[in-house]
Amino acid sequence: MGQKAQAIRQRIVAAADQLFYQRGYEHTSFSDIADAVGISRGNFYYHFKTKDEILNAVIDIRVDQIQRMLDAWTYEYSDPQQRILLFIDILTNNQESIKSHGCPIGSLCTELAKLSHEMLQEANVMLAVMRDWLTDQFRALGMGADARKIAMHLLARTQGIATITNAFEDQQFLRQEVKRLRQWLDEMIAQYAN
Amino acid sequence: MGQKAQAIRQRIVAAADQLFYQRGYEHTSFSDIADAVGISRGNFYYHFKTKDEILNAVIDIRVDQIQRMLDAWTYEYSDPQQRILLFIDILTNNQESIKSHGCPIGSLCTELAKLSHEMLQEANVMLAVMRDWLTDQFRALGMGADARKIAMHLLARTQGIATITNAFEDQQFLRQEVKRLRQWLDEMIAQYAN
DNA sequence: ACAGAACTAGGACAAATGTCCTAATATTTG
DNA sequence: CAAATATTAGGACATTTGTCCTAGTTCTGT
Repeated sequence: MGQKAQAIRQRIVAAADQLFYQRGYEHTSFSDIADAVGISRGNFYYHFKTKDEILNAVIDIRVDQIQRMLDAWTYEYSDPQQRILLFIDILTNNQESIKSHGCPIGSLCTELAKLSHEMLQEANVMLAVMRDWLTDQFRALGMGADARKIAMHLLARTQGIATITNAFEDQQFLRQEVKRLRQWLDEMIAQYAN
Repeated sequence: MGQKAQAIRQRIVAAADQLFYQRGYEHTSFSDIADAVGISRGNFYYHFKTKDEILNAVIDIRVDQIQRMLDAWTYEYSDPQQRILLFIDILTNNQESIKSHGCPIGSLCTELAKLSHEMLQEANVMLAVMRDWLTDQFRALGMGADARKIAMHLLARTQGIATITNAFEDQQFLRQEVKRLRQWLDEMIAQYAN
């Protein structure tokens, strides 16, 4: 595979990434992606043999993007609380798209579970990466053995907020829950500070 | 429409209800439902003209079932806290299916949002019915103007738990979060008891 | 300039989909 | 019993799907 194919491949994955988020995996066809990229449908086969292969590539770059984002936060901020607040702010920063399409990660996992698709195992790595990073932060805040459970709790809270915001198409709810989440974090930290 | 058609119609809706939950709406075909009911695919048209019509019927009976369940709880128990605990216990009582297929309500709303399906508006009535009932309970516990927001919060918590339980296929997580939810309810009530 | 590799367009293919028609069979009603 | 109505099975229909092939074009290194 030469440079050109590499570039096309990236454009395909980027287009698929967006379309899978907006329309769902199954509801996005080869034609949709080919149209978005501007290549013929037949030519698709040269770059990706199967639809699953595209899904795999999309999940891979998503995991990579998440990991890089978290690494950057770890590098730029030293205060764990500050870092967790950045995580919570993902919701606020993406409230429009969450309202329209939910959480890109959670909704993909939900769909793959319905399809009994084996790649759910790869998809939930996206969540696992965040869980582990959050666990580190909570541990640094002195929550020791509870850190992982608290991280999972926060993960679930964000998923719930995204689902309800999406179902009711209500950004106002998202903002109100983010406030609650911030308050919860404060209380949690205070509680473990003793 | 005679009695026989009425009965078949109910069986179709029941089968569609289950299949939509297990496989998702779009991923369930006319054939799937027809096979499950034991009628020919062509005959389907006599009972339902379009797929949307089946979806509508499924949502209707789900709303009805939810409403009847909540009414029964209101009738059988007088303590609002007890009633809310019954709501929370939905999670525990359905942990196997939630692990495999998520929340039937939340996952349907998520799918319909992806399909840009107008019937999302009807689907989220399922959530709205629970929200309103929960609001009544929290109000009865003295939470006044906050009752509705607290009800929405609980709704989101359950959705998040279902999504994560499903994504990680982890019932253990569900149980641990239910405990947290019970504890939260206790604290909430204590807080407003003053 | 030229050979080989990289890349592309267009369409073929079977399978599945939602929708719809029709002719036949049950069931109800007068 | 007979006529009208309700219900059914089977298949037609066009469309879309993922997959795959082939013949052509563009690029790259020599």
